[in-house]
Amino acid sequence: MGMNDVADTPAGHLLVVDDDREIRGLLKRYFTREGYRVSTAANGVEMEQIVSNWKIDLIVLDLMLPGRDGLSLCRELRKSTHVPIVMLTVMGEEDDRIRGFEGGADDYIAKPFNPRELLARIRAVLRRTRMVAPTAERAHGRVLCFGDWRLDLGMRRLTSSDGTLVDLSTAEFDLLTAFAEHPQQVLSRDQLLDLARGKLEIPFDRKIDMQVSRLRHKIEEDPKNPTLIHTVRGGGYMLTAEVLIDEKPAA
Amino acid sequence: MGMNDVADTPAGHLLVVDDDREIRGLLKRYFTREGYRVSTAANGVEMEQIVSNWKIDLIVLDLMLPGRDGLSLCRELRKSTHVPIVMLTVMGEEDDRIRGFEGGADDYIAKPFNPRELLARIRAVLRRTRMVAPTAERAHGRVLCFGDWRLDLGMRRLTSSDGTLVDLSTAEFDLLTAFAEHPQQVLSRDQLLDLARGKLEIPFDRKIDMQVSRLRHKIEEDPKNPTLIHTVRGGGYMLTAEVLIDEKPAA
DNA sequence: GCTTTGTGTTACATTCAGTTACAAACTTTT
DNA sequence: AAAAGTTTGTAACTGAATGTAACACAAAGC
Repeated sequence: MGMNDVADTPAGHLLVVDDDREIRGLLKRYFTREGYRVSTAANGVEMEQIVSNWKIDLIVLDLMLPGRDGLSLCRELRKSTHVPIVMLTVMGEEDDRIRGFEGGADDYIAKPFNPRELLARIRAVLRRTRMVAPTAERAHGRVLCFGDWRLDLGMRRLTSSDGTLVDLSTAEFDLLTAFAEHPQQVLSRDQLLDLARGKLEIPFDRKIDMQVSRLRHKIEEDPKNPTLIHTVRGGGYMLTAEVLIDEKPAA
Repeated sequence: MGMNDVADTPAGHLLVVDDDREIRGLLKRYFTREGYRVSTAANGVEMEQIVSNWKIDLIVLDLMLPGRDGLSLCRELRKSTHVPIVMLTVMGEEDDRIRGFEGGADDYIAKPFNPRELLARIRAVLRRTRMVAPTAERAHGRVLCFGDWRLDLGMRRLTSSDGTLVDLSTAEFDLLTAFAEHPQQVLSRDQLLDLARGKLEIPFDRKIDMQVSRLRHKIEEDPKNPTLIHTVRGGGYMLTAEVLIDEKPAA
């Protein structure tokens, strides 16, 4: 899991700027495991050096830095580049939050933080800034066919090949869509959460399990022995079927 | 999954840079046995010579070198090439770890190290930097046939030639897939772990033995006298059967 | 033969996923 | 706006898959 998760392509190159060595180490390890390439810097000078040498996709910036504070750095970066920034601040300082956003940060999170949450926010920011809004992709009356099913993304309906309409809840539909758009690929719970919701969420670890279970009961012949959504222990879930794209809406 | 770490094509060309002759020898022997091509260098000058003459896939670089230290070498290499680098450092120097990463190393390991762990990390780095999706490759409705068995990689199912479906766990399936994709080849436990899991793992030495045992009980006629998965004492295991690839899914 | 090393296996521990049952949030109806 | 229904979230329980240890035995070396 994190799978690592998905060893695909590195998900992006992050830069962590914090003077606390432990935090740098922690984040580095965590994000690396999650498939990101990670560089770190302890202060503004190091940061600038790295930023000028690499194509950075996102910066995690601590508000409190020796010498130059994070806020002014953030403001300045904003002028020169378009690299999205996520701010880190100490707990409870409501003020900082506001100031962080004013400085042009794309998101903000307070220490002590949950790495999972930070990761979720980072994904969300990357998604926003890369403008691959999950909803935009799927918005085109496309119909995805797999197994016996036709999943109409425009109508947001699932029909069986014999024409029966199956009633899916929003969450179920989104989840199934996530699977259908990434067939034959192991998707971690984090990824699914991310793909299905498309917005920041601090999940109960097993939301997805539950959702998968519910979905299985609706689309699998025998939910106990699923043939469509396969579970990969320690990894996540995978839609095993081949998916065909049909541009015309279901009859 | 690396289709490339097969005996005929070397899994990659590694360069070990360390002034300690013993370490060079050890790593050279170990990695060569694991299917890698290995060059060694004792200092920065030798290293540069080799790097400019060969296509190197990964460099194992000691932090402590005579003359020029590894860290500055690492930083410099980073600017000129994209060769991934794994740093070696003496135990316990947290500082070094951080500096190693900041210098642009892709991974880091402390001496005295477990060669097995180093190998695992090297594989992980190669996988990351080559951007090969472990699952994506195998995802093509391919069916591998051997002995009486049909292993459907898309469906993730194992069926007997008479149509009986055998229930394999995820780990068992992955292991069998590893065998089927490298038939008639002795695979070390490390290789199997890597092929089957595709992610960094520092294993209990006998995970694989256990898994093989369990697998045998499911697919061998007489598990005590296996005909498919053969044990190579001191080496690992080997699938003796010939494997045919069938593009069509099982009926 | 006896020792050493490596493998097979049994038996148990641990981790992880599936599910039930209920609580909380959200919608719709009245 | 209260009530009823629906969907989603959480916890706790259960069983299955996998990891670990320990022991038995076989092969290789002496």
